[in-house]
Amino acid sequence: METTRTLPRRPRGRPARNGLDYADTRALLIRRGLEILTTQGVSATALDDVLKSINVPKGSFYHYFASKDAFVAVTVDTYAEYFARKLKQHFHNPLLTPLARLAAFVDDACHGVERHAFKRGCLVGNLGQEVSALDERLRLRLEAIFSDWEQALADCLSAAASSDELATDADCPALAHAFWVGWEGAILRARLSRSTAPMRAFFKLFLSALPRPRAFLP
Amino acid sequence: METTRTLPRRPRGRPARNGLDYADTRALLIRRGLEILTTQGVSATALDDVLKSINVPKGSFYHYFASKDAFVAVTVDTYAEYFARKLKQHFHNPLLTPLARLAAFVDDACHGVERHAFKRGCLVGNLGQEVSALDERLRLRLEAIFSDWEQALADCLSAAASSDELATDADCPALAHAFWVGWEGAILRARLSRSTAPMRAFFKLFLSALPRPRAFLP
DNA sequence: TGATATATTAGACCGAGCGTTTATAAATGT
DNA sequence: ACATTTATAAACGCTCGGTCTAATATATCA
Repeated sequence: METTRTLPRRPRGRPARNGLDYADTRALLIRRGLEILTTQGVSATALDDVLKSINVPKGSFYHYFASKDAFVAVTVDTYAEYFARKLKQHFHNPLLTPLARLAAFVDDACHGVERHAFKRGCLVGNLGQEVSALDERLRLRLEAIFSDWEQALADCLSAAASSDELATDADCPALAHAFWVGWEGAILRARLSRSTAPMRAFFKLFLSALPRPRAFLP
Repeated sequence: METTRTLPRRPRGRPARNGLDYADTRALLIRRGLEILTTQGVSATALDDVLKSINVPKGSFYHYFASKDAFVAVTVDTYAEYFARKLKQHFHNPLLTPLARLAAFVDDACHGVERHAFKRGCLVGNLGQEVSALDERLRLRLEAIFSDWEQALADCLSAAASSDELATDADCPALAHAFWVGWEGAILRARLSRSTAPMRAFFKLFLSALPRPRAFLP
């Protein structure tokens, strides 16, 4: 960002109707798009659903994005970045043990779903369910995002093994994989039943499955 | 159904183009609709996708069904009935122990997903993901179907507890609930990654979480 | 045999909605 | 005044779910 200019100079060209500049309008589109796509997915979302809600004309949309698909891809990347930061904050919280970090993440997720009245899910899971309508690049992108999340949790579980919260021979990558597999189902059921009970039930199952450190051998 | 007639009598009225009678055409619509909705969901499926694939004219469709939503509701009920029978077959298989019955179901599901080249998921899970676009009755119907599946599995797990495969104090309803919660995520990930690995990974986690009978106490 | 009843089809049509394209408006720079 | 840049308005062509009712193809009746 240009910080040496003392006054913002009015750029050439027609001003935006909403008074924002290019970057601000584009960011607004992405944020609102994220919200709506997380709620209702791609096929059930028309561009007008996004545009009308933030007063951006249809013609403007194509000024910022080549197509609806391009827009969806950008929102997925933005969501991935946001979620990666959230996972890092949780899984690297020095105030909590590794397993308590995971529990805090689950708690935070439950509150998040409740806060949105169980209307929002996980963008990646939602789009994953529409896999038949996605192009190959987006399918691969979703897979890569899940892999990133699994890696982040595997690292956290490795820390748990190192600090005697888990057995030292725990298969952390496999456990992390299984967590995210089941977690997407938990989010789906939470939205369907309008309750965090499925999320908590799944987490309880996950904890039960964790290999704990062995007690002293006789 | 009229069983006293010895021969099917050709009713008055124009015969169907495909040579089938009313019940056959309606059943064909439902079966094909099931296949397509399990593959791509509701919002991404046009009526013509179903109709053209089985050579049934649009006018005919509205002869059998009041609307697209009515059609979807019927396919959901049909799927639920089919799946309930499948669960009963698996969970009441006298040749296997209760836990082996669940393993056989998982195996069968893995083969099913592979057989359809990972294009088909679970109709209930697919529609569950489109919850924002569903009417309330359908949402409740999906919840009821999941409850039925949980009950079926809870009964199987109770049998496992009775036959010493599980601890006698195992919370079978809670375990069954957690299984179906995670299983829907497993199906989603299997379709996304085109692999049964997530299904098997989730099942492995589930088995690890099961409370086993205690060994002799010292 | 012709009239009538019944069941299904034809498949264009409807109005609305969809994503995308094109023409235009509103601004600044020269 | 014209060129260029930036944003928007409107049009475009297509798809969508649903409607319509005459047409059609059969069986039954008188």
